[in-house]
Amino acid sequence: MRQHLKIFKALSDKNRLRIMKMLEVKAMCVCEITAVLNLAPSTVSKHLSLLHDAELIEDRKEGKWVNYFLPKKARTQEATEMLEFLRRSLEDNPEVLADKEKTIAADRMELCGLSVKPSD
Amino acid sequence: MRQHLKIFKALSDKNRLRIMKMLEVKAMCVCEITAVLNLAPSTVSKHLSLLHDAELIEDRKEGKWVNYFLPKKARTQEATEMLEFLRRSLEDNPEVLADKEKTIAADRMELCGLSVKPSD
DNA sequence: ATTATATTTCGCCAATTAACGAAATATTAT
DNA sequence: ATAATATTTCGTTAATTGGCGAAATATAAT
Repeated sequence: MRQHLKIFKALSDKNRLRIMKMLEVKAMCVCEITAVLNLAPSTVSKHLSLLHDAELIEDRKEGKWVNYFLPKKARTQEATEMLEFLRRSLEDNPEVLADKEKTIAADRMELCGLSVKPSD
Repeated sequence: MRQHLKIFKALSDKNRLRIMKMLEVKAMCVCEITAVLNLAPSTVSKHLSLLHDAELIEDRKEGKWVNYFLPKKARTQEATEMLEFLRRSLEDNPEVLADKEKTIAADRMELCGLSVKPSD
């Protein structure tokens, strides 16, 4: 029961639902997600940890960044089924589609690594 | 998106999840659900209206009582899939099983109609 | 008609939660 | 080593939510 509640709670927030759909496009670091959602990094980090607790996403540290991504195979049956449900959901939702466009364009080097001046 | 969020929010509360599983046993009135969950009638009524808004349950007024039940065929695709997911979920959960036992025993005539004195 | 019963609505309170910024942590670049 | 960058943790605040009881509504029973 606790695991089910975690899953439903994790998905009952609009921004977390948007994150789940964005991750269908590609693995993303916190700063890329932050750019698409227009939220503070700490807020996004919290959202990600809730999704992770529900076993709906995984993460792998890659140098300076932490990549978040959808599990190839979820660890629990509930999570597996929910991930399939989500994959089929909101396919034509305008907001989700707009997020996905931004996701494709989002590049951590431009967004985060500001070592290159904007005028370049 | 709004509909998906309604569904997830509706299911992200323990007592509402318990109601969904109880309704697998039979259609129930508010007073029967109240007896199983041990909550105030007004609280149960609120839970039911949230589940109803999410199109996860239906109701039919039958005289003095309002019967709540799982839709034979949900009106939206999301609701249909979620109802199937729920049906497969928590089948062996002890708390859910205990609720179902109480549900079988719950009888609105005994629970609500107190026209018969307890000593009878 | 009046009373009793079932449910819903409303207003309130306590607990939870989403958001932020600041500080802490970890890693890369100089 | 030092500075810069990415992320997380912590503390605070505003908004949401679950709970209750009282009052309102609707129906059945007398």
